[in-house]
Amino acid sequence: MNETKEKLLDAAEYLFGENGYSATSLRQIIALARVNLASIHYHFGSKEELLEQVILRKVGPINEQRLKLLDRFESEAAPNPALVDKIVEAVILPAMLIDKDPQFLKFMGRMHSEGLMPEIARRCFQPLINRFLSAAHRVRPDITMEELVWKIHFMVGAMAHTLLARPETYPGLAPEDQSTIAKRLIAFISWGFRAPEVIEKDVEVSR
Amino acid sequence: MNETKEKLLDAAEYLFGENGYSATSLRQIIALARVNLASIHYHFGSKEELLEQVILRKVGPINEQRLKLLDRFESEAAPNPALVDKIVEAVILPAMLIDKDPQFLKFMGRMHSEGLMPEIARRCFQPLINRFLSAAHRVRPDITMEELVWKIHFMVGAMAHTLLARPETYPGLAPEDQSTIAKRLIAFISWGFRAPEVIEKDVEVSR
DNA sequence: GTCTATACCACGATAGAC
DNA sequence: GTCTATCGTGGTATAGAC
Repeated sequence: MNETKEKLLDAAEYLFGENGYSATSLRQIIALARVNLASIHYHFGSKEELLEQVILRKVGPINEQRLKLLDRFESEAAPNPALVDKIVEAVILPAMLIDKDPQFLKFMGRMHSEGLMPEIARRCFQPLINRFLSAAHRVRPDITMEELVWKIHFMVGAMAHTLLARPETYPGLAPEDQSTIAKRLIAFISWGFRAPEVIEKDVEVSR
Repeated sequence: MNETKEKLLDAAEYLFGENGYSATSLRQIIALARVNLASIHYHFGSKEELLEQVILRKVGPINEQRLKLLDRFESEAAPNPALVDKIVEAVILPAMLIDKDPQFLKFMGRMHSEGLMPEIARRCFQPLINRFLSAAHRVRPDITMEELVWKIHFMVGAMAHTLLARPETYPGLAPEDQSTIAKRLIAFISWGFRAPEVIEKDVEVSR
């Protein structure tokens, strides 16, 4: 690939992760990448398309790995609640362990939590979510689809917030490596999936 | 309070919630509030201090209600794992039900998830987190503080992501009211707190 | 005390020279 | 493919009207 283009992607990934998309200026990016301002618009067309390229470059491989891990459960015939841990793991571990660079984790976290990507997020994550949903439905057919979708939503929120967390976030705590944190997160979410469905919904008050 | 000041707070809260802090311009705010640009710097001094005032105005009362609900568990002497649901509820319900305006919920969600407020977040939420931590430790003394802090971290992430979610987020799903979603979230998190601690930590590989 | 008018430099974006 | 110049808009600051 073009060297300038790659330097821009690296610099943008770092700064987007550190400060967020909106708070990062193109001039910060070109200063870090040591290229000309106009080269961004030559190679990418706009700041938003640069963001999209940054996302696709790293999230693509991560999602491939997630899907590969989820493949194991496509052939599962019988319900098996114990497998929930494994399908949660398939989504969490690739995101938290694929890249040793903690800066990239922050970027991933921001991508999930910042309200950007109204469209690009769907293109990038919807297939994964659908596969996860069908896998979850297979091992836990007793849970309604509505509840499963919300559980996935809660999972994404917890994961995004954790990806954004850096060791220095909790000064009082002993710093832990990513895999230990990942284990804590996977356990928390797996047990969340064991929660029974909220049956009683609010009804219109008639009097 | 001053009318101009209040109009600015309202407009800023709306736009920060809709587009995020960095993506919102002061000129958007003064256009919506129909006031002069310089009035922001007269009343608040800067965009960042405006954000702080917006946060304090609404989050203050919410946190007061949360603390009041947590007060019930200050006198708890004996461990009681079943009470976890109640202390989780004390944090979730005030945030999700105090204001019927869905726009404010988005703002609250962004406040938790956007990486802003390096200092203001601590001032605003640390006391609450400490109280929650001590309440959680009281009903679940079998869990280490490290694990409890991380569980709280996961809880905040799931809650923030849920506050940001709007009914239209999942087009395939039947729209649900906030209290139903809150119940699902509380159940998910409460069960997450029941997850046993991850004992085995990664150790240095010696060879 | 409260607000208006205006100026400042950095921002994203674009056109055109090389 | 790369760079310079430039445009409209962003946050910020201040002088002065009321």
